[in-house]
Amino acid sequence: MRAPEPTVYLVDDDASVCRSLARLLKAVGYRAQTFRSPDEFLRNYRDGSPGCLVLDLHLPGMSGLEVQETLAGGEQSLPVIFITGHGTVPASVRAMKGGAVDFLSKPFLAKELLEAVDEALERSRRQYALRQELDALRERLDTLTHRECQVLEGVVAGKLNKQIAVELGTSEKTIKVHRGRVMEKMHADSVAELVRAIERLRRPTSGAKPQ
Amino acid sequence: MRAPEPTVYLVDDDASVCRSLARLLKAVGYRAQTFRSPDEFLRNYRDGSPGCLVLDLHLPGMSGLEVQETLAGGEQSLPVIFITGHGTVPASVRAMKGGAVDFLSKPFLAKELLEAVDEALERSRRQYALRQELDALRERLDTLTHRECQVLEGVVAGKLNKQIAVELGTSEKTIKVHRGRVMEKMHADSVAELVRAIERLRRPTSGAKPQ
DNA sequence: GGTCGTATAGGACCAAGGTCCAATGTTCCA
DNA sequence: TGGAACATTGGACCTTGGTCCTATACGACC
Repeated sequence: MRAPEPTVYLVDDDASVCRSLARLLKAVGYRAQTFRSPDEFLRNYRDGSPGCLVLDLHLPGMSGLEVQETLAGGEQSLPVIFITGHGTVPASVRAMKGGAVDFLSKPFLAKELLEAVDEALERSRRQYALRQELDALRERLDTLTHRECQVLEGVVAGKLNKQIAVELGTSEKTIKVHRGRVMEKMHADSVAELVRAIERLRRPTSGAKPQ
Repeated sequence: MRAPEPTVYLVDDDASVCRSLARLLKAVGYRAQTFRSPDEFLRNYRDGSPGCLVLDLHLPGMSGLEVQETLAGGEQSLPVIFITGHGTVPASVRAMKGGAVDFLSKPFLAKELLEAVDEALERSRRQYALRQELDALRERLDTLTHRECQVLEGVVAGKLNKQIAVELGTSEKTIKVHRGRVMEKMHADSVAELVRAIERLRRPTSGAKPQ
């Protein structure tokens, strides 16, 4: 259940930039991996493990903004930091609207990049933790039978067993049995816990985000 | 309980810009109000009613970014749209990091501004609705006595009356009485509802945000 | 001194939740 | 075709939750 070591993925077509940034990141203890093109990165990046992406805006084949959109469309949204030589205001605004952590113009200070990477990895950690939690909940939900799901609905809606029974056209007795199994399968010790778990699934908050 | 009419607040030291933008906004049906300086705006803007702020980045006395920070520090966070003649990448990034809806460089198309205003007012509406809801909940919470609060804690933690009684060093009987009053004062018909209400207060989500 | 709000609690009583044991019928898969 | 998983139900029994009425005690406020 340990969270995997986060990785900083660097994508820049300039080999010397890749090298020097990788050296910088490794020097302060991050795990870094470099790619020369978006394709190369997208082919190699699969899992939703925590990390972040440092992306040059101008790339061969696919612009950095397109890479960002591609990632956002998928399951796992890796936080992105843009770096660019000739950034424009519209490009930076689009990047930030798309959820980028930062948008740095070259040359930038090492400190600026490192702070952005810190922030990005922090976001990634939160996302990862949240996803782990929701996955666990969903896994439990998946073990419920159709009937049990219906009963769960009623319980978290605050209905009485009797009411649920009428709605499902069965007896209160039966509801009790299903209800007991729901509590067991969902690992809930009380209705309060059950409600909280389901609420969590329905309105996923971004975790305990400061502010 | 009707939400007040949202207002677009325009702050620009150029009178002709104020006039023309106000005309544009009013032409499509928005309520607009213009200010020539941040001070003038801040002196006149009080309540947390829905609306948004269209702000020139370069302003007499106080930069647009400072106005944004001032607003963010207060209770009500009015969504901000920046407009500027000579925007820089760092300024736009800072603005967007600060939660700005958009950052437009003059000259911009009317359509761009109107789309940004739409988005900003939508955010404002959500914020407003959320705040109304939370205020109502907090108002109810405030009517609870200290003891009732303690019992509420126990109930939403999923504890049995008996357990709560032991923890508070009193009898189950008494807990039942307090519990009944808590449900009544909080306007909750079931434990599920009560838990949801308290969860809402503890982890305020940004409402039913699409995506 | 009286009243109000608050906290406490007993008795009676009913409704609701939960558990144990046992049993039946259906569907679907190997 | 036999069994596994699922949905259903009954009976018995106990625990919890919730309500009604009643009552005491303490501090604050008029």
